[in-house]
Parts: sequence; C-alpha cells; structure tokens
Amino acid sequence: MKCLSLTPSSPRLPLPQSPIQQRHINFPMPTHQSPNLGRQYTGAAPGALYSAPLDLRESHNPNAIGHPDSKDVKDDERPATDLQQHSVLAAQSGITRQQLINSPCPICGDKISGFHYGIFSCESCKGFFKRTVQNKKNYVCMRGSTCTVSTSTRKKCPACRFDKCLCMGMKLEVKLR
DNA sequence: CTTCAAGGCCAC
DNA sequence: GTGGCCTTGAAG
Ligand SMILES: [Zn+2]
Ligand SMILES: [Zn+2]
Repeated sequence: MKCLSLTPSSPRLPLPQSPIQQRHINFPMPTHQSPNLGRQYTGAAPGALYSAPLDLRESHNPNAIGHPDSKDVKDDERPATDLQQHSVLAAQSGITRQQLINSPCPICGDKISGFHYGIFSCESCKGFFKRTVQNKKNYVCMRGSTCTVSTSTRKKCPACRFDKCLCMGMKLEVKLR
C-alpha cells in the first residue's frame, strides 16, 4: 500500500485541498530503526473526503493602479520587510507564503501555523510529530490503518496520524532529502 | 533590526 | 497525550 497519489492530473476530482502541497516524498528517515515502520498512509477514508474550506485569499486587483495618490493598499498589510525569503517557495510553487499558510493542514485540516519538519502544517500536528519522533513512540492502529484524520478525529488514532504525517512528507531533517 | 522554524513549556 | 504559546538561535 502506498499513499494516495492524488495528483492534480485528474481533471475530474475537484480536490478540495491546498493549492499545492507536498505529497509523499519517500522518507529516507536517517533514524530508521524499525523494519516494520515501512507503512504508508493509505488515505483510507471510506467514502469520506475532507471538507476543506480552502480560503485562497490575496486576490490582488488585476488592475486598478491608476492613481498614485490612492491609498487602497489595504489588501494585506506588510509594513516594511516584505519581499524576503519566501522567494524560494514562491518561485518553485508559484504561490506566496501567505496563500500556503491560509490553506488547511494536509494532515488534519486545521489552520496551518507555519513550515514544520518539511511541510506546512498546523501547530498541533507539528507538536504531535515532535513528540512521536523524540520519544520514539510506536503507535499501532487498532483498526487496520483506516482511520480518518481530521481535527475532530486526530486524537483517536495517533498511529494513523503519524502515518499521515510521514505520508505528507514530514521528516526530522528538512535538509538532505 | 527582522522573520523563520526547532524545541521547550505547561495548563488542560 | 494534546496543543497553544514561548524561547532560542540561525539566517537575512
Ligand atoms: Zn494538522
Ligand atoms: Zn488508525
């Protein structure tokens, strides 16, 4: 079993997910000690997909640059330091950091708080991954790794949550892929 | 100075 | 165990 290879190549599916999010990137896992840890999130959601809100903000006005003295720059505040280091991300994905952060967490669908362990995720999934990895937890699913992971169910099965973390590309060392 | 992310903290 | 918030230190 592998991850759900949900690629935007399917013109059918509406795909209520993030604009672009990293998916399964065969994890090297330097600290890979368990031979049976080769499990991957199967995305086993029995006919139940997420209901991601997907708030794609930052839709700048296509034109409206006429008046030099018009102060309608109220879209998103950015005092001074704006064009900074999201260049890499923005360049490769063609999307701004703001847009990425306004997408739902690829693991549980919660609000993304930032870039954590290789992917954009919410604060809770970041903490969960940290705990799981640092304490070398070995969660085992009681239901055949078919659990749905969402904000309301993420506490139910840490095994499936961790599977999904890995599947979505979380890793300890962001460097050295 | 600034922002970012890893890890720590700790009430729940 | 969970997750929101904080501190740290690196990078710009
Ligand atoms: Zn999450
Ligand atoms: Zn499970």
